Amino acid sequence: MEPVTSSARGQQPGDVIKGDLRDLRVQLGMLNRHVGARLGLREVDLDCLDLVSRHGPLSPGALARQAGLHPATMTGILDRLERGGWLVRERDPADRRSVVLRVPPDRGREIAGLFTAANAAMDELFAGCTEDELQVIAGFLHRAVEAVRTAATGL
Amino acid sequence: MEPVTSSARGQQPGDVIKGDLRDLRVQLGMLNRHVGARLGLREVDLDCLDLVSRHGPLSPGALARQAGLHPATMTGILDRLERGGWLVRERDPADRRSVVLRVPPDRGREIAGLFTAANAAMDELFAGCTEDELQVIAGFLHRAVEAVRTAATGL
DNA sequence: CTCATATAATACGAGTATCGTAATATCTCC
DNA sequence: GGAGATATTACGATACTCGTATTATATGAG
Repeated sequence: MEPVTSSARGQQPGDVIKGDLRDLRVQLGMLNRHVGARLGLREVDLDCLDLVSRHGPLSPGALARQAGLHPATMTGILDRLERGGWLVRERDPADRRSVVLRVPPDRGREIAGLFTAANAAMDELFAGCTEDELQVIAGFLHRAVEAVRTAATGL
Repeated sequence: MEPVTSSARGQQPGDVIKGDLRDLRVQLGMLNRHVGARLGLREVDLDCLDLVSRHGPLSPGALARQAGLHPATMTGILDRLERGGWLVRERDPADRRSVVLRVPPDRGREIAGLFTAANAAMDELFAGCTEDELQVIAGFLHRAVEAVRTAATGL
């Protein structure tokens, strides 16, 4: 099996990092597709589910903005997710036009279970790092998220 | 504007990193969708184009395996990309069943231009890091790609 | 208080993508 | 030379995405 991620001959260390970030995106997408296949869901569905479970209860509109999707598309995604019981729609008592999305805790754990292998591999990676290194990585990633966000919304 | 990426109250530093990786994936996806919208392409199309341009000339089958897509799906994607002139199909002289995919250099630059803002933001991030820190980050990302790859194929 | 306007979510239809299967062309090995 | 394997693509059924219109509720002006 040949090494699939070349990204080797890039001169600048920054270029290597950029390439690895893109590869990581593709790989995480594949992981999502495989997990989704087990669950009868698609990549974008899992993304939305992940956003809801990590970034707290959200409205469909807010979720659509965060994911960069059309509100009507979000309706279809939520229909799929709700049909499978992965997520529930509740009326917001404060604004009855609005809806809040919530992931039942047991369902969340069920999904997390399929990511166990990936999580374990990551934890092993972390175990080989010093506290300072983890700090550097976390700081970088956090700022990278913001940088990409502003670049994306700037279009 | 409230901070959208919370990922703050996670206790373990590893959990923070995992959360940021997921957020980064979503944001890179949004960036891809926005850039794609300018070009009349979709997210997955740009992913494939990126894989071809960075991981050298590839066959459709190999590309489908790397991206985790059905070969027939890849045909549709390649049809779109070729119709727009983003990519050419050439017969492999060694194996005439096979096809090699190639991105015309000028088209590659055209696409890269739309990522200029994101690249600049990234470069600015790199400028604020020491050489050692970049080394740590690059090393981590590279191993993370491999970890996720094996976890994904393990399903 | 009433009405006009704005906002949130969804229904609906047109266009399009995805994927399983089958077909075609070529290679490899005996 | 022929049988089986492999790479790619054609085709059709199914399902998704997105623009627009619709319903329900909130907000502000008169």
